Amino acid sequence: MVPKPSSSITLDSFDLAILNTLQRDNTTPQRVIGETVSLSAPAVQRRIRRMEEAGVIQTNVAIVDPAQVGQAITIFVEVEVISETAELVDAAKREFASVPEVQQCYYVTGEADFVLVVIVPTMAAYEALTRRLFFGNNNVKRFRTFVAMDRVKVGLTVPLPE
Amino acid sequence: MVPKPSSSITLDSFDLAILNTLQRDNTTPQRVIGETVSLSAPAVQRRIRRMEEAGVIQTNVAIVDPAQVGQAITIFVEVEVISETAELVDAAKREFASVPEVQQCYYVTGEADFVLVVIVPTMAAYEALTRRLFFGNNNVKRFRTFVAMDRVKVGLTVPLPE
DNA sequence: ACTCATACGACAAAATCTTGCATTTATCGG
DNA sequence: CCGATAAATGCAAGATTTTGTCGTATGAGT
Repeated sequence: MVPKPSSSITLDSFDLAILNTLQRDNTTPQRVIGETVSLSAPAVQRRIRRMEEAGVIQTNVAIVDPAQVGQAITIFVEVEVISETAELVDAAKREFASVPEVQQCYYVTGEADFVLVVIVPTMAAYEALTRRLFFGNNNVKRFRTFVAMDRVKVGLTVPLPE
Repeated sequence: MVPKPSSSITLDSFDLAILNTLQRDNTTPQRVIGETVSLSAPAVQRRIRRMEEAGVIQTNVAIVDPAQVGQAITIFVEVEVISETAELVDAAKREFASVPEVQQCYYVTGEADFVLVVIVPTMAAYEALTRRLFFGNNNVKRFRTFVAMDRVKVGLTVPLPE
């Protein structure tokens, strides 16, 4: 599965139906998908490959329960930076993205500049991370922490038209 | 793939290595995984199934690029509620979780009570969603919006020990 | 009307996944 | 220290899925 550069393709309702299935369970046999969307299995397979090559399907992954691997704490962090020059912002992006504990990182507008989703085993680990990532960064003006008590809904499912 | 109720199992370094592979690409053949962790393919397969039954592996999904399916805008929302009684909080959880545009929902401590990750095709759609979800809810005191300009890092990969 | 491009289904081949079974390894009580 | 039981492994056969090839149908453009 080589993540080729995407070149934007058009999707019909067959593709969307296939995506909707794969978004929920990508172990579904192509034969079964074919039955539900009224196509042959090879046709389904061709469409899947096309969407993978175009980058519509970015990756196929197993989703792991953090709690069961000792990474029980999910934390949101809003980060505000001092200077928003392109270089400094890019540097921050690269630094945040390179940290394994940072599960997600978004560059946003509004009262904050970055929003991070962090996964750590203990609050002590989080504290150590803040020292390294925020207090150790001259360009971080302020950050706000939100500890998750309940992961009500977690996923990367995209609402699809149709 | 039946998502059975989990009953917490112990994981050894073999399991963690397998998880680390599947987290990144669950289409990796078990034979290949076996080679990298020094186990036979059936042994790998049995471990995977055990972890699926125990809920360590929650699901297997394809990750779709929102931009390529016309859902280009990612938005963070911090929601603050008026009353935090158990019933009202549960009601809010259920309502947020039921909305397809709400990709993720966390109940958090701190200056906000909920954090949402929302995916919409247009700002108009977001505005309509806020009317329905926040202005139409008596228990919502205030919400703050952060529009994502760059999805720097997106995923549900859990940092694994070892 | 013709041609080319695209997508389809059917079939066959290759690869992968699954299962049964004998053996090895680990644990625990004697 | 030794033997019995339980758990996990590897190997090999069988079932399933995925992949590739071929011929055909549908549409767009000439």
